[in-house]
Amino acid sequence: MPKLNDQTLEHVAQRFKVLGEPMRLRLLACLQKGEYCVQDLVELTGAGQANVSKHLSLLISHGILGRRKEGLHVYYFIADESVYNLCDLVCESIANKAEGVQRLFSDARA
Amino acid sequence: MPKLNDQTLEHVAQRFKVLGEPMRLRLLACLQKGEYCVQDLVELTGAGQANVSKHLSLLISHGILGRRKEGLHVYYFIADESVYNLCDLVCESIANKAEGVQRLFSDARA
DNA sequence: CAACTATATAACTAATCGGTAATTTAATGT
DNA sequence: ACATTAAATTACCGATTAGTTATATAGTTG
Repeated sequence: MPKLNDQTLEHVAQRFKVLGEPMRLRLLACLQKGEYCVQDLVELTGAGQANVSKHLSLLISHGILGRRKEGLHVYYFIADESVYNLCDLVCESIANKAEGVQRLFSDARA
Repeated sequence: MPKLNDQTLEHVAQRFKVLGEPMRLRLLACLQKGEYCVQDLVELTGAGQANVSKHLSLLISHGILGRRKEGLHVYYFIADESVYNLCDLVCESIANKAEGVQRLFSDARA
């Protein structure tokens, strides 16, 4: 953890909070495959249109996504690839934890 | 982002949500220097005792912290070091963004 | 311009969450 | 057993937030 005065700490917390929402992660997971417009994402996620729009706006306002207008459609894409590194790290950590639990079980059996 | 079925996605979101709170990050920042008991952390953060206890309990329940009892005191320590890697990544990303903004300003001036 | 489609926004509701005050539990020493 | 200290827990309040419905905005086509 590099220097964290109260302000940067607040910013870091904000970033985490933005990612701490299943629907937003779902959107990011979709957009990992390429850019999509809102209705694509509505279909892919099964969420409501207003809901998707709101989450996308939030991700935009935090610099995680970018947007590109094309006719009636608005295409969203990843602007900050680092979010995937974050998810990778978390997944690893979770996997390790699960492994630890599994080991506990096998140890108990032995 | 490795495989993310709905369940793992939910877990990842949970992890992010736990980290998406300034006070909890502040506690983690303190504990980076070593283990501390609750009252130490109360003094270091300036938060209320109940508040600190609650945040610590949450971090424990998510496997991020560990605890060790010694007499009247309970010492907390980091159980999942990966949280610091996460914070590092976020800080980098934020720094890059700030740099971009700065460049925009200097470009505008030029 | 009118009808249509895609997206954004506003207003609202229910649920979640952080902080606090008060109480309880647990360990220690007299 | 009693008093003292540390930590956890409970109950509560105010604020935030995700989702939905309805409406507004913007771009397209006839």
